Amino acid sequence: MSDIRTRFAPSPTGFLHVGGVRTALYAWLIARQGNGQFILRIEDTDKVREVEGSIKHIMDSLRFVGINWDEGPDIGGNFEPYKQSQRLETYKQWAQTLVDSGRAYPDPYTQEELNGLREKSKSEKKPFLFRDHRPEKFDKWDGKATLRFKSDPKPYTWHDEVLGKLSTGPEVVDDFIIMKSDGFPTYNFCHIIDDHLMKITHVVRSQEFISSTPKFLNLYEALEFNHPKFVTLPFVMGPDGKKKLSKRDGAKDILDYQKEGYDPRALMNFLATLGWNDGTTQEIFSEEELIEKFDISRINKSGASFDEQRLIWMNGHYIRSMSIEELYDKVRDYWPKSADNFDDVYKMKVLGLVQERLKFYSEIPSLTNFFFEDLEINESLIKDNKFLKNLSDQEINNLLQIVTKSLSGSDFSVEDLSNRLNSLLSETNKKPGELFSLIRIVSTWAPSSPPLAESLSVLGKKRTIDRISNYSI
RNA sequence: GGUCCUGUCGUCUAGUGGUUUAGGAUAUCUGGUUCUCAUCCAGAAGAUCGCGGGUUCGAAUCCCGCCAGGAUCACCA
Repeated sequence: MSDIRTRFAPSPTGFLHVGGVRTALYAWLIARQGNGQFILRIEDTDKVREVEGSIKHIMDSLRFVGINWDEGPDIGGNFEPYKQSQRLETYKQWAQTLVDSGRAYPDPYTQEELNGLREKSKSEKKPFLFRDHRPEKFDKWDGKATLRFKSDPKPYTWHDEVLGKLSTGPEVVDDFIIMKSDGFPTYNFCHIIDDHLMKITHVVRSQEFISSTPKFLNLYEALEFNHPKFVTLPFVMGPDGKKKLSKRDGAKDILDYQKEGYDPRALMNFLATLGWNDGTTQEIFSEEELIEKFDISRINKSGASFDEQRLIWMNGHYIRSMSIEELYDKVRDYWPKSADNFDDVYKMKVLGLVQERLKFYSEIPSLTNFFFEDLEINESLIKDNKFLKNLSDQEINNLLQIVTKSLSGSDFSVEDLSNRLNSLLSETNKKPGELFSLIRIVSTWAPSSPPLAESLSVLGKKRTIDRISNYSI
């Protein structure tokens, strides 16, 4: 075991979308690669925004993608508790040490006064800095009042593992709230305490925190903590490619992908390569390969937009590479209702026929329903077919009679059906486009289906003949 | 507005001064695989490397300026 420790620290304010999961994945990969520890910590310090049930939802999401944690609120660990709402005493103590060392003070202003000061700066077109209004003398902290960090403004230059050298001037370092009036700490304060106490070595988070890093640096100094390494991830952008992906703009819950029947390996592979690659042309990576090959220094600096098409392709790839037994096991919950009356052997045959055209499991009903139920007759499939639209009703009836007669003598093995279908071509003097289209349509009434002989073989003699004879004009 | 980050085919990306007429993948289109859909195979189209200067024999790659997009400036994380 190495001393590498990373964490994913979501706030329980709802579901996780691909952006959040990607952040968790990268932190997880860094820990797993270094044979270190991955920690799940819940940052529930905002009681107003908290959403009931989201902690479980978040954990389910991570588990689905295959991200497991070594320490967390559900399993404990050497640095528990892992829910910030249960660590209030710790934050209060550290706040007190800042007060004692003169680096924190009770905020003397009311919300209204503060707003007034901000307005004033705005109308004067000057940037607002709280420290310009810092009281000369501080009151004693009663342990309850809003507490502010007393900053020590200075320019900073620091190293980011992804972005490289970053620097800012003193103007971005200001006094900020560390303890709220409700007794809870702010993120800006408590994440630093926790990362330190939990011995986090790499802080993996997305770019929106880049501009507050100097404030954090100032706080680390006041606390006399060494800061961890910063691994700042580029944004996952929305489909428009401009703004970062957000729930507001319709980003999907990662568990929706589970519901739609995506393979977690595809999701992990897709997410890992959204902003990282190994420098070769390899696109498909197993979990083991990702852990082995992931490299912080090869994480991209620029944002990548989330293209669901690419995920769909990748998922199809994983589906196609599975054995039929494995796939059958995974799609158990996705069959149409009408499949309930059929046994495993039959369903597995059906699955074998649609495997290569399946992109995600929830497509199964629309791809396979005609194997389990008689679909409604849809004349337009014939009338709009380029081969069949010119055939008269009489001709169609004649053809179907000949077909029925031939198939009646078949054992419905794929081989025998293929032979008979071929003979029928010469017997009727029709092109495959005409004859096969007609048979395919009247025996399935589906807009598309797997190859004819295979489909009919699975469908079986009775259903096939019944359906053909059921169609008479 | 201040500060900071980013900028290669529609999209994900390779590329760190010279086998680059910018490579791969995906998406799109075409052809083939006796019907459809898909897979697979073959092929096409698609990027004035954000723009302008400079350094250099040579720049997507180095330097300067500009532009565009984004993030952030909360008792949210």
